[in-house]
Amino acid sequence: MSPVTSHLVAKLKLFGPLSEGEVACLTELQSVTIHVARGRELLSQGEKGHVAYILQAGWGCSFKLLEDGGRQIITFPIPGDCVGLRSVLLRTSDHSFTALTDMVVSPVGSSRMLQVFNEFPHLGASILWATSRDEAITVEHLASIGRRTATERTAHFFLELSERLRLVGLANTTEFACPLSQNELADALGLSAIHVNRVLRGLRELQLLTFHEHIVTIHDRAALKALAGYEDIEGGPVLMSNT
Amino acid sequence: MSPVTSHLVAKLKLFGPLSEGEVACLTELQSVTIHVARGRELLSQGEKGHVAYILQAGWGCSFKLLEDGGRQIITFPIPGDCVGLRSVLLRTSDHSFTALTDMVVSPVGSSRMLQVFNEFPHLGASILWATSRDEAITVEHLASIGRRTATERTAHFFLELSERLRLVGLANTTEFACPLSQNELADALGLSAIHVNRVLRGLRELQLLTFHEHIVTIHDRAALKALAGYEDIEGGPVLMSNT
DNA sequence: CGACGCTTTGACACAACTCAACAACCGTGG
DNA sequence: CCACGGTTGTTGAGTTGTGTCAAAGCGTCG
Repeated sequence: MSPVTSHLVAKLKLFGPLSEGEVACLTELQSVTIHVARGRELLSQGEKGHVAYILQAGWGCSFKLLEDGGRQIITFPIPGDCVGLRSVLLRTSDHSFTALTDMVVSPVGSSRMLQVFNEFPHLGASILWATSRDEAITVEHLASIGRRTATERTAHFFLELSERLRLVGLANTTEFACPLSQNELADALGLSAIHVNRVLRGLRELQLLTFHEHIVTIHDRAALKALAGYEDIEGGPVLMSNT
Repeated sequence: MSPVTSHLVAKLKLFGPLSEGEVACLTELQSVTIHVARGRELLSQGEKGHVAYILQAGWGCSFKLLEDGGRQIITFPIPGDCVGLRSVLLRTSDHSFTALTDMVVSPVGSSRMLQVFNEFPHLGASILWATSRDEAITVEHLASIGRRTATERTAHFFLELSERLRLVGLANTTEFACPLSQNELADALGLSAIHVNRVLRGLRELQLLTFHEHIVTIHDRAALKALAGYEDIEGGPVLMSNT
């Protein structure tokens, strides 16, 4: 799947250098891959599943279903992300996870995970760091939905997505592929699909961003950041001073 | 501070039994306490702080500041909760944390934390479990703000708060003390303070819940749960089958 | 005492939702 | 082959939930 280094290895290296043994361990973890068809549900809210996944390729979404039938998408994991760590610890999963496109994932059982943490403590810290970054993204998302207007929120979302994809080499400065439907965007942004459409039109008319045929093009990044109130993610590509 | 067992010990016991050594370790961690005056800021967004805190007594809130001056409160930590674990891992804190009432906290340095994790691996797992629970609460909060109406959201918030407080013995089935202002509620719920006031009036007129003089009284829990679409927190007081 | 913060209420404005209709694009099956 | 239903995107018109502005009552505290 991944040519020389996997997305996960690339990401964890942002936290600090990895030893050969650690890289080998990560490679081994990802040696088993499962192909998942678009639409399949890997984690179901309320289920007692005990497997986490490393996403290798493709797009998915983790979300919560509400009683009234609505849903809130929490995040769109991208290649290199770990999914379901939380459902391993809590006995029943508090959220669902489905494939939005065909996906390739590597399952990691809970016992294997503990074993890795014991054998490579530094790797455990790296993964904990990655988890903290994900959590920070969720928190930012919360702030977005709670306190930003629909347009700001949407702009912010695409800027953040662009950054995340860039870290794993899936976006350049102006463009990236984004297989999401406006419906899915709506469930992520806490809006109606129709309003998402209007917001996208607005951003297009402002010559800031285009979302067309599942390609996102950022025409004026600086202006978009200003509109969204976007601040670069801290603790990201910051290099460790020692080690 | 805490008479026989601390709030933290009580909470972690929900995950699984603790050995005497583990309890002793937790007690020792909380042997140093700092008194914090209402209004003091312990963590500042953007700062490079490397200390986490165990909240012993009092109320605080962790929140994000937005560029336009608005703020979004992420959660109100209550006694027994750990705060700032994430800012220890990411090099700069992505959120702030201030005291809403006078507080008592125990600081835990990052090195001390790692040391504990090494010496008592099971304790590390317990704390990781508690962290996962907190994250699940944040995710639920996200779903609330994104997909529930102001009234549902408010009802849900108080139900959840009531559960959390009950776990550490700070609430009974019908009542609990809650020193939050309507302004703080608004920043947590993603509403304006004025609308919070209207929503509270509505809940009072429906004879479901009263928020008066910083005492929350739940008059009809079942009806309130139905209105909020509240589902009990999974993975909470569930007992481990083994060990 | 006055100043300030918190709560409460009313009138009004506006952002976002709903409903409805249509166009474009599938994959499917007659 | 074309007809067909289903999904996604697009747009308009009208509604509604929530925010904004303004003002007043009430504690508390200096």
